[in-house]
Amino acid sequence: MELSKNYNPASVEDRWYKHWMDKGYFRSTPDTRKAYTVVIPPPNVTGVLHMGHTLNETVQDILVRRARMSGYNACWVPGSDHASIATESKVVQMLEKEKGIRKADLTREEFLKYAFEWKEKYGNIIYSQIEKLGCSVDWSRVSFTMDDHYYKAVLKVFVELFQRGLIYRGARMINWDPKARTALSDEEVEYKDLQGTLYYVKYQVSGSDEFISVATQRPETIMGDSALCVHPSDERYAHLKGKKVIVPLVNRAVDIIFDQYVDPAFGTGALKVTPAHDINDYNLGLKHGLEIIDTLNEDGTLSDKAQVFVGLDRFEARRKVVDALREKGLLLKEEEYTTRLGFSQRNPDTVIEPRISTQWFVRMKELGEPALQAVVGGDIKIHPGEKFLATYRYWLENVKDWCISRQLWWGQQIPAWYDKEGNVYVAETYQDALAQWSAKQPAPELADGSQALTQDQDVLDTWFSSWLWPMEVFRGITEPANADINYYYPTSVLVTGQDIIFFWVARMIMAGYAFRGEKPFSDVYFTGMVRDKQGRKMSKSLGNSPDLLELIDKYGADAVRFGIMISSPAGNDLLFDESSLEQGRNFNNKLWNALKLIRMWEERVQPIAEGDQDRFALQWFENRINQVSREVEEQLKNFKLSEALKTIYSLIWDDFCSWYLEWIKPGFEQPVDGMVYKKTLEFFDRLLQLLHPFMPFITEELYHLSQDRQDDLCVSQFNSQFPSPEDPLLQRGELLKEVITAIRDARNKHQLKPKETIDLFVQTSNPSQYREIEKILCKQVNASQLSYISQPIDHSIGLLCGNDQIYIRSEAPVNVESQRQALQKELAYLKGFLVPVNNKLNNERFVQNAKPDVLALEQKKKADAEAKIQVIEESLAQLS
RNA sequence: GGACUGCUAGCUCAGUUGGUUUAGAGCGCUGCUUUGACAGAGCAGAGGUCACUGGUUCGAACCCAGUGCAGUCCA
Repeated sequence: MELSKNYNPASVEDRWYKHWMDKGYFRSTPDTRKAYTVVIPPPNVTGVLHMGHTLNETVQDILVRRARMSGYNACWVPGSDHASIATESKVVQMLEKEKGIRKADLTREEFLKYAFEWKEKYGNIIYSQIEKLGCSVDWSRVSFTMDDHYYKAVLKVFVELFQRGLIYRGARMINWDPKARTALSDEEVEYKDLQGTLYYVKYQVSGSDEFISVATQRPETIMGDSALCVHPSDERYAHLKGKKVIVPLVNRAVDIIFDQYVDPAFGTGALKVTPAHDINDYNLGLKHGLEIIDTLNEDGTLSDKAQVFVGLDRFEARRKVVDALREKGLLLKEEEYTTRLGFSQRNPDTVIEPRISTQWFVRMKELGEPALQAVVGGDIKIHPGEKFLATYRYWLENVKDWCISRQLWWGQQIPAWYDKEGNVYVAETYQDALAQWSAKQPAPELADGSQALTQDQDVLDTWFSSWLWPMEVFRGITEPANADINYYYPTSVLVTGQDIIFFWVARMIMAGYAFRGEKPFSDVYFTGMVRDKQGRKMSKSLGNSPDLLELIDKYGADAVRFGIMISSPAGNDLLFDESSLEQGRNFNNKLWNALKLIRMWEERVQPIAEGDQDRFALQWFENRINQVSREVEEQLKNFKLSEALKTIYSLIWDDFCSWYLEWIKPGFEQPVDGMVYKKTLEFFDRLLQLLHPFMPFITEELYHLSQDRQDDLCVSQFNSQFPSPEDPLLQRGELLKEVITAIRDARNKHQLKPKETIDLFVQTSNPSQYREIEKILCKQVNASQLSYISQPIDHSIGLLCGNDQIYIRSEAPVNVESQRQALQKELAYLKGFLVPVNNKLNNERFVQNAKPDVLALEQKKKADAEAKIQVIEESLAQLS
């Protein structure tokens, strides 16, 4: 069998994914093994996988595959959420553009039918990408937050929280998205700094010629003013107690009130109070019993209450108001001003309008307590380290009530019904609500409820469904005693971006304790954000987000996984650069060619005579692979995935390919020791197994190309214990590498051609450690012989390696001057090195205070350096 | 405005409780190498006052304080 020159992933990846699926390796059902459970953070159905998802899913797949190969029953549940606002707006757009249908002309049922059709059409794009990436998810468990059982679970939880007094309905100042025409939670608002204008407007004091000037950013809200407020100790305004001012344009007289809230230094020290359109004014209004005049409609146009410019958009109205004020001479001046405005996360060009509105809220304080305890007390561990603990803690300690109603159709309709008097009945079904209503009637048996109740028109926030995810994907809410939930819950680890720590992670923890009395997962691993090479956040508008499928086409899924993981230190943002994918592709190729080399020896395997056998390379690599396997295990245990990959990469590329294979490589058309061949294939298997969770496709392919097999790497089990490595062997390996490099360097510097052979002379106090490695050493530096000496050798190139002196003799003439320079450089280094060492040893306080082993170490450093200096000085003397 | 995090080679980052050879890796860079696995490669090399200023200590990239810069979150 002949392997092609380079590795070609395209022909390999789909084939293996299909094979794994056919074998059902990713399918999990409860059994006697320990479960390792991961639920995917559901990407929303409208999307495609971006680089952030790619990082996320790769991390999860690494953990899950490693667990599957380590004796666990690994279960990774895929799915998506319905993304209420985003999806609804896409469906609305599609209906208008493609079918010319307006949402307003549809019934709720008709709209939902279109929405589900849309979801069927586009919702699977995400899944095919997850598959392309090689993710080992259990496809039989795909979940969606609008599945029937899931829908029921959300209603059940709503009713339960209502009964526990943790859900209430009330009028509050909320964040209003005038484009989507819905309320948003505090977390869905993103603030941006903007350049605005501060307008100074004159308000006339009622019944006098005096004017008070007021600074405002939002002149279009003037018509909603219900007071003017100044600081009680502000002397400029003290004489106005009990007076009124006239609101411009609408000529309404309102009170002047006094409150400490006003900052006398800002603007003019006088504040116009508009309780319907500013959260602080709203609170001020509550305190002083002010009228609430809502001058805006749902879509951001001015309402009848504004009296002027009715029907104009709020920004258009602002211009008109300013013009009108100017005309009337009420505009004193305009000032540039930096302000901060809220924007809708889902409609990023839409400025959020603070608005008084009746919405449903979840009381968070009580739910937050156990969630805070779980993380602070260490029951749930956050990785990396403490980096996000403070943020988590701060949010929970200052948590505000959660606005969960959305004025949309795509989502779980709120299970609350109203009778004609406006009484509310919260129940999982209409029948239950009706029963509640009937029970309240004076003559229940006579009451006809068929027309009595109408359901709340709003749906619930998407996060109000996704906070149940780790439970309800196993039907833990709807069938709380079923076998799956008992086996898989709590899940093992949650992998997600740090940006949804509040949206999702904190709320999932709350839900876990609230509805199952148990944490939803034991570990949370936060990945950083993926940015482009210049450090900019990846976004559609910048066009700096690459297409995942194109990247996979170009480099292969393994290379994409490698590239994104290798540049992804835990919790840090990563700067995505295609060159790291190239590195991944090159790594694939390296592995491919390593196997090609090994397989070429198959025909040449012969028994080797006892005396000619060389076992050092085998023993060394065996120990090395054990050592590194332990390191990797430790790194993975601490969620240091990027480091683990680097460690494996270096083991394969440097130790295996650059050193080990070169050491055992037979000469041209020379035979190969059967034992060496057999062990090398075994080593190769172990390397593939270590790497498999990171790069599943190529490793599976090579596993099958290296030998005929019935089993698959995907499910092969790690040895539970790696033998502890033997240090002396490893040290001799390091010595061998060092000597080879030093001699090659010397050859290079003295321009000895690779083909020119040399003779080696080693002056060492410990020849025995060289005996084991001398054969390989000679081969690697093209030396025809090696001998041990006790005196410097004339007409040779000398070099220092560790504490040993090595001389190279060749046919080529020796350049004495360059040798002298090299030696002098070395000498200068050593003398410099010795300075701080001597300083320490001459310092009495160091000698007294330092730990004995530290002291001994410094003494050894001194002795070694002095010995080297002596050797160099001898050599220098020899040269002259 | 409040809080948090970071600042180590050209770039991206490691660097475990302060002492392990006057700081490590990958990429990039420089020189040499082209029929025996791989140029998607090999061999070798150069490159750093650990942001700055003080302090603690026998000893600081690491601990403390301050300054500067960058980023994130919150109001």
